[in-house]
Amino acid sequence: MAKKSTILDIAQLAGVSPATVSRVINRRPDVDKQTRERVLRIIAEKGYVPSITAAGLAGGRNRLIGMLLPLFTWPILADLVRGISEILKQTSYELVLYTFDDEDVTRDRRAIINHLLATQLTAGLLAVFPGQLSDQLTELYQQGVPVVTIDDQQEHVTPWVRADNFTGAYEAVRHLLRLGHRRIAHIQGPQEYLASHDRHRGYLQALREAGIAPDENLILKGNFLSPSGYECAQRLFNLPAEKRPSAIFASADQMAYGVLLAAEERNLSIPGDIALVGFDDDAPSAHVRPPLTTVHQPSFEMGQEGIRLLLALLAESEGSDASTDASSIRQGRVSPLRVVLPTRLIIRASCGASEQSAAATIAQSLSTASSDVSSPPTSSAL
Amino acid sequence: MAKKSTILDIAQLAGVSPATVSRVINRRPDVDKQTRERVLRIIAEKGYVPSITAAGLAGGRNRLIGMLLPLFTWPILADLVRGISEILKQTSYELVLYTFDDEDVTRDRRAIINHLLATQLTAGLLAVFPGQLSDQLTELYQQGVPVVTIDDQQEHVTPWVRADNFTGAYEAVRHLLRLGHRRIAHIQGPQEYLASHDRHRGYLQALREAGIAPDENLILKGNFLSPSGYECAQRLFNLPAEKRPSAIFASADQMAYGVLLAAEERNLSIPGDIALVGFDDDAPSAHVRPPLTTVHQPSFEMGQEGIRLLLALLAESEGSDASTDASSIRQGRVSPLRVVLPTRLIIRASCGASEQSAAATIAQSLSTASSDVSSPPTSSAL
DNA sequence: ACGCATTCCGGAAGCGTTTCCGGATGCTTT
DNA sequence: AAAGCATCCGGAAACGCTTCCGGAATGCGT
Repeated sequence: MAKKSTILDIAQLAGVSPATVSRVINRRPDVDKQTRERVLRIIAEKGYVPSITAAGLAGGRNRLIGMLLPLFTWPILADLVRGISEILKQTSYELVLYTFDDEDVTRDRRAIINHLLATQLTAGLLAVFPGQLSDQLTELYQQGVPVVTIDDQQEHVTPWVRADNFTGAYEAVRHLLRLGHRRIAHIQGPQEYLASHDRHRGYLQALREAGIAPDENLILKGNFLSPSGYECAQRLFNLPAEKRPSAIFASADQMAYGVLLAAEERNLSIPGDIALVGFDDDAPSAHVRPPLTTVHQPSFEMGQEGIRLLLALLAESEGSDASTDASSIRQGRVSPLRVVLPTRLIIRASCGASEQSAAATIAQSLSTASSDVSSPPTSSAL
Repeated sequence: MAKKSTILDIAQLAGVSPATVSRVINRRPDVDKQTRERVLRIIAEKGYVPSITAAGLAGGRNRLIGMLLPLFTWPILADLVRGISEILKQTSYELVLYTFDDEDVTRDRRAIINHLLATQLTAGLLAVFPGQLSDQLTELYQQGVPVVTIDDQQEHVTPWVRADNFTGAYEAVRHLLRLGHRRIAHIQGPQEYLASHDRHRGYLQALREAGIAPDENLILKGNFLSPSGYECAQRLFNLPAEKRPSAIFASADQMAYGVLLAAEERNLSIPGDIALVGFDDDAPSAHVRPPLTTVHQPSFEMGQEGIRLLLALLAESEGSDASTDASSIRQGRVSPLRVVLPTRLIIRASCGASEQSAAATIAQSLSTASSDVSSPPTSSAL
């Protein structure tokens, strides 16, 4: 294996100093066009790639981005990461993975962030579903660390990207109302997530507009996971017949699966006896029986917009150098600090929509199963 | 924000040289017990964390591990990453994420690996489902880069961890045979994955032992994704009645979902008309209708074993220094180069097992839905 | 022909660690 | 008591890059 070549080797081959090679690599303007090309040619020839570590040490900054993920089986993470990678591929940044689970959070909330901070390894942080960690993140951001949060936060301090949870829930419940339902239950997500609140607000708003007073007995707390949906459904099914809901809006598809299971055990038909709508549009939702009506989150686009935002922040904090990797992504556009991406109601069979429309969505879900969502992310800056 | 403290600050506070502090950090034996403790105390007080970049530069090695992932919505990735993180958390290593998609592979297979190699960023590589990249990886390994492959490879050259795909498939098909099925179809996975071959071999072996000659019409090629399962099912259902299978063994749960959809459209009952068994035990499989009988892959444990293996390789390549982070994980055990983890048949309703057993698994699937698989990974070294 | 601004480039000092080499100290051995 | 050995520690040179500073060369106006 040939020894790895350094910037010095390249400099000697090109007949210049290592300083000049460095300038070429970093796209500094003060290099003659000819020498620049000569250096670039030699770099390409030798397959030279500068050492990230050395560059980071010398420059005091580096090309690593931390991604903070909950250690959680969250089906939409896959798409998110796809979106992030696709953008990052075009830059010279690499992704460093940091994970945390509930245990970490309860044991020592600070430790995770401190660790991030202390290693000084990453130039910025992309935090996905930080939940209870939000406070620490805003603190970090205020200290000058570029941080972007995806889809979840209590304090609105770091720049963030999220789905329009309020409108999604609102539309979902409106759909149920249009189908004639009046007693609509809601299985909420956990309190520490803003998404839970927004979805609940959407639910309440739709009811209010229809002149329906919310019924406390029909509002239950889940934790986004399937067993909690099962338990909540049990509670609802145990209500006396006249108090029982005719429709359930579950704040997450996972919880809707639990409802499906509970209904199955009771021989309740969905949507015959009870209509059901979920939220998230997890991949399996098209395949459960009956196919689940749900609200689609644009995870792929959320990942893309999140990393774009972070790259913009990084470019900013590097000064007004207009020719870096990061800024070229946004091409001079002034970057928004908040991006809300639209959600979309996916009507399948579980809500009891008419036969033909259900059949149509089955066919559609199939044809789109392996291709990307094609609608462009219409982002709105606040 | 207090300025970040360096090894020099610590050294001065402790009244020693930076060299000694470095020795303490790296657990070198040649430090007096008292000074060691004094230094450690001060490090803890100041919350000092050494710079990974500087250490990497100076030491010529570093504490970063690359994880190579297909950019693919693969449900078991989540558990894998959980397993990996859990082990890594106990060390001073960080994870760098590298992703690739089919497009990358076909465009320039070498580019991905070259990039990895060239940045010299990571000390080792954990490759998950590398598929067509296997060749490049074995080459890397032969060049001395520590590489561990998880669950997939054509050449058996790098150390690897995988599930016992052969036995899993064998048991699944045996189960169908026990239920009286004689015409059992198989929807294969893509050819470039060894797992596909192993599962197919298990299928053939079970048939052979039952004295059944494989029928070419019943063996179809899918690509692990749901639409391909749908298409293969269509083909099977279009066969003349006497040639049609009475059971289908799909090489992946995703493809089984496609079969479910096709059956629904034809008003075929599963398991009434056709029994169905999948492979992987993806999370949704317990929730589809009917719940899918499938073969469980111990993804969490595969992640754990994979990273253990890699850490062992790293410890080895660092020389026989017995006191590093990495080797402390394995505690002197000689590390195997190949780990095969057992799979497990999960019997649910889709295979047409008796009513009570199906009910039992529903209840069970619920209770285990949020807790870890509790069986210890009984690994066998080859 | 001169001064001056501009453009391009090299020298060299770091960045925060690790590690080699050798020195000092204390203890054992002959 | 001298020699030998182990143990513990400090000095200083790397590692590969960035960046500040200043110098040479060029172009321009006068």
